Amino acid sequence: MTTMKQIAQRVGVSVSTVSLVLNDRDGGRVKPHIAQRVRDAAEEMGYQPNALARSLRTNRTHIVGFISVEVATTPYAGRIIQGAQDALSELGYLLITVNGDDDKAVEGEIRALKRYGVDGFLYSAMSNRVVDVPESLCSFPLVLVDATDAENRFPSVEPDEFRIGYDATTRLIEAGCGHIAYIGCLQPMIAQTGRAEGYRQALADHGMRFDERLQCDVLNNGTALRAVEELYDAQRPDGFFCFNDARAWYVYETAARRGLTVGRDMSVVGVDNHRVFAETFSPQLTTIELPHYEMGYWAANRLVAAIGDRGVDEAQWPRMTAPLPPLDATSPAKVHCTLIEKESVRGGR
Amino acid sequence: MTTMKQIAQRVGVSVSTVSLVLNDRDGGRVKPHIAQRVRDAAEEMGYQPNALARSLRTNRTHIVGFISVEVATTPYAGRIIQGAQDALSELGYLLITVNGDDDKAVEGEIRALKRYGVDGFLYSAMSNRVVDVPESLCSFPLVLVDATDAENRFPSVEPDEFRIGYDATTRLIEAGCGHIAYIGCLQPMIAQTGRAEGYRQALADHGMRFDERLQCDVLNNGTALRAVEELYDAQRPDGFFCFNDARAWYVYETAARRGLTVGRDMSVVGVDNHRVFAETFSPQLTTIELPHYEMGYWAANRLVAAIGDRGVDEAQWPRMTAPLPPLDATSPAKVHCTLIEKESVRGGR
DNA sequence: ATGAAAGCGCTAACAG
DNA sequence: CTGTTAGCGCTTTCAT
Repeated sequence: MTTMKQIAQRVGVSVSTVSLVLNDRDGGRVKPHIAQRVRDAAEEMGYQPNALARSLRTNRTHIVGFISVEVATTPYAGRIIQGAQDALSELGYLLITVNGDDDKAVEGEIRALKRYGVDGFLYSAMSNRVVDVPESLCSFPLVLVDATDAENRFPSVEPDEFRIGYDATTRLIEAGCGHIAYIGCLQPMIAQTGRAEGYRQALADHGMRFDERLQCDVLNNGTALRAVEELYDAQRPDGFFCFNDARAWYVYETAARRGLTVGRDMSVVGVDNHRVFAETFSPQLTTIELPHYEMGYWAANRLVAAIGDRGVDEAQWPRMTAPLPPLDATSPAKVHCTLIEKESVRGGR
Repeated sequence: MTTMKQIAQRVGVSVSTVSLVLNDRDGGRVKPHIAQRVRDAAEEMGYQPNALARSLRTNRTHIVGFISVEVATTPYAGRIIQGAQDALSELGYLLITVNGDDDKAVEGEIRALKRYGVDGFLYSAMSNRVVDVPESLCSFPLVLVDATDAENRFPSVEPDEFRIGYDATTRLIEAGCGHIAYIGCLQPMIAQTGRAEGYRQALADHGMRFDERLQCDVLNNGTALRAVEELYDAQRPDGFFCFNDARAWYVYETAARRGLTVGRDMSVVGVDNHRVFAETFSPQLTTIELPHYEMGYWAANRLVAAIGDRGVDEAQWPRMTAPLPPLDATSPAKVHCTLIEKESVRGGR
């Protein structure tokens, strides 16, 4: 590893000059031609700054920690992480990911991250819900991903849940469905309440009455299928908006058991959460994809802004499907979700 | 952040003494009672060592880099990473994961990791095959995971592919299958050749003739289903060993189209690679699970051993399904795979 | 415009 | 047994 000292000796200047030049802080301070010689030497000698030494001095590591709950149970964690990684990489940061599934272990990991002087943290929950942020993180720059702080102290990046419900329901209405059910989640998560509200609002906006018998909130367990079957037999809905793909599967199964086909005898729009079902039955399921990558990307940008290094550049975010929220590092951001058309909606496209 | 200096001042000793004590290098070198006072003070003041400063001095960061190819396309990357993470956490190391899908980008990431002085690298490919290790890694301690170095210069941790083929085929034979097909992979990966060999050897050991018409290597694309259907119609095998769950799906579909049921009319053992199918049809599919977590765990241990910090403690590896390979940091290791019984094998269990 | 010097927090060689 | 000293590679005043 070449050091600044070696460059300084080679060029015949002092380390300070080298430092100045190599950090682009020579502005009329170092004679251009000598600056050039420094740069050339650095290039030639393959100089790589020693990040450790720099960090020790500057109290800034350009490393951020990512604490991800349920990373083991969902295949989407990787996408969020990838989004964050890409953003951070562009901004000259490094990401250290730790699994937050084990409350005990995570405290240890957080301490380790702090020993290495991370500049801030990303905290994600994999499905939008209210979380208790570990106390040990509170004094650091922190951005939540797909989660909301119980006490609303931290910025977060989440899917626009209301809009998911609204768009999905509207899509069904536009396809001609007149009797639309919502198969929801019994746990009171933000994702559930937001989507349910969007569902109702869409009904209202299209002059359709909300009938609570058409809303069926279930846990993802044995009784769910029966509940969906009962709903179907009693109400005969022609359209289903499903909280996630696990719920969509119940509809699919209900249909199959009655000799019916999704996409012909009924329409389904589901949010793709667990991937399993979505991939297997994707041709038959109109899906709303959660923008995991984008959430990670956006959250990382937020975090870096909060760390105070650089702002967020809207132009550099080609993947956003909707305009960015205002560049305010403190207010929560909603991320728009895309509806992916498949063949499951009657009269689709 | 409390520093050693502060502790030293409080206790009234020098920094060196504090350093000695806090690193447990006081052995008859520091008077016990004063050592105790140092420890107490450290505890009281919530001392956390500054890893950066230490690393700058010792030239050892206790950080390792994980380069994972195809992290985006498989849900199992997370498990390998988790295994590595857990092992490293036990050993006092931190893991920085980067995506190796983009050859260009990965070089940049590697440089970044080097700037931060990582002690070594893990390199994984997600499906056992021969890889070209980036030149930039070669001068560092390196362990491959689920991959083999083309030039065999580096230790690797891989599934025991031969044994997968052997065990799967044996299981089918024991279930009474007399006409066993192998649906393999057309790409010449280690996983493919090893499993095919295991398949043939198992046949031979049970006095069954290998018939090449029963081996059908396909790509995972449109023509594969037809090939499997043709194989079935021509050969009428009663057992299938499938390279992965994508291949198993072709058998499942072939059966379904003929009104047949896996587990009754034929037996299937498949290796679970992509998860999608395996989760959806798990009741009908006897599965061989690749020990992703274990590979990560074991590889990380290897790497740390190679870095020269600590050896590997066999007793601390409860998850191994087979005896550990000898504790030699240079020779490749094979990891045993477990066959998970489901209902798909006729006469099973 | 450039260099000397101090210091980030820690470790390690060497005195005493 | 304990303290002094030097220095890891870099940034940052402060002189010159």
